[in-house]
Amino acid sequence: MQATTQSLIESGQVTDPESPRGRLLAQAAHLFKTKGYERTTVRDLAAAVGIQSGSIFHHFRTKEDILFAIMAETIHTITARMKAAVEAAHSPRDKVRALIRCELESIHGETSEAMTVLVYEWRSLSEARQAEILKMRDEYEQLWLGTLESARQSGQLDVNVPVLRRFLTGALSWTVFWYKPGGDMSLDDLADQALKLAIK
Amino acid sequence: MQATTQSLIESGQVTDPESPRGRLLAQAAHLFKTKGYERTTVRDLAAAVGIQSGSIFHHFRTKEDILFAIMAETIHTITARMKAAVEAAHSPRDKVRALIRCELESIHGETSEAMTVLVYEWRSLSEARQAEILKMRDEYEQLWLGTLESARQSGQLDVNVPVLRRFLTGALSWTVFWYKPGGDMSLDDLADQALKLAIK
DNA sequence: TTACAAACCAAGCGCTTGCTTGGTATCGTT
DNA sequence: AACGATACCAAGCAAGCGCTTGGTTTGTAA
Repeated sequence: MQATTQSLIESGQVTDPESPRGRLLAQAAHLFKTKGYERTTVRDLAAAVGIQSGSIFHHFRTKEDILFAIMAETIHTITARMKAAVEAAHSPRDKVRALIRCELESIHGETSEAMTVLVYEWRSLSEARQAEILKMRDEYEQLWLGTLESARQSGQLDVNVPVLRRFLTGALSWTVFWYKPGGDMSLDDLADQALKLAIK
Repeated sequence: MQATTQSLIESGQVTDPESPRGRLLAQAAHLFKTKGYERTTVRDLAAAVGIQSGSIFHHFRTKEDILFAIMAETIHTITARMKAAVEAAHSPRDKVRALIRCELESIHGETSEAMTVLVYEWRSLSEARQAEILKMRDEYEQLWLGTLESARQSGQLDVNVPVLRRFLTGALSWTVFWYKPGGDMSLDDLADQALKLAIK
């Protein structure tokens, strides 16, 4: 586990994955990703964790609360990770590569399943909670937009920055459905290919 | 309506949108896109068309059959359209632009809702039917890959072609969640921005 | 005018869903 | 030893789900 993740657990923003609640969230992320939120029943989830379906509601008030918790915790995790990655890089080009590499890491690393749920189960939340999540994502998106804008001003890009970010959101998220880590192509190779989309 | 669409109707590959079955498919595409397949009930769909829920099953054997029909018909439509678009363009660069422009047209034109369902409700099908759809998509994907490969050989691209196609699949599909036709940016502008991702 | 198929209704069946309830086992702390 | 908090079970309820059934209306063509 990363040091950043550890401090998020201690600050209470992220649930310890060893705790009963944490195991529930992990299994829920797995099921929501593979079967989809609606097709996953509380009985499926309970069986995966090894408890009765009713016992789930000792930890969460509703099934939607579970989805919301997955999303909220994932945002905290990836934002902290992204901040560190962008700060560690220096040239505009390196910073852009760090954005891409870090997002791919979130999509294919240990947060993989939760990340997929965050992106593709969006519509399963009530509108009010969609708005909450959108607000939480803001800091993360500002990291992207600010970094891309600096790269543009230094002459590395000649495209519309918000449009580029949205293209990259789609392109990188979609990799979860076709890219398999551990094959011929490493995550670094993939990041290099993606960097070519953005920078000439 | 396009001439291509007309001939598809006459050949029986696509349902006439004026027929009861066609209206059902159109409303289903609308609901499946906005609410998602699982969250749309046969009662919702029946109410949208103005019939009783049981009457749906005079036209389709199961709810899944409706989803499958939407996807299959959409593939026929967009493949015919794409063939025509690629043939009409001549230089490698124009052909790549035609691919992008035509896919954006499918995503934001009259097939918009069905197209979104095709891309994002994939997992709602049984595995057997996922395989059927995959096979139907093959011709469409070969159009993409063949054209991109020609562009690469003529020196317009210097990336891995299958990877580029997948990045573009994600980037272009995702536009459905943020791009609104009729605003500042035209579909042609959007296509130009997307072309910059592929070609330096 | 009759015949027939396509399109639809009214009613409801069997099952699954998210969630509730009332009670119990297992802890560390006092 | 007693306590309260945490984590859980066993049973089941009310609502909603996809789909079926038997019968009726509507359009079309002989």
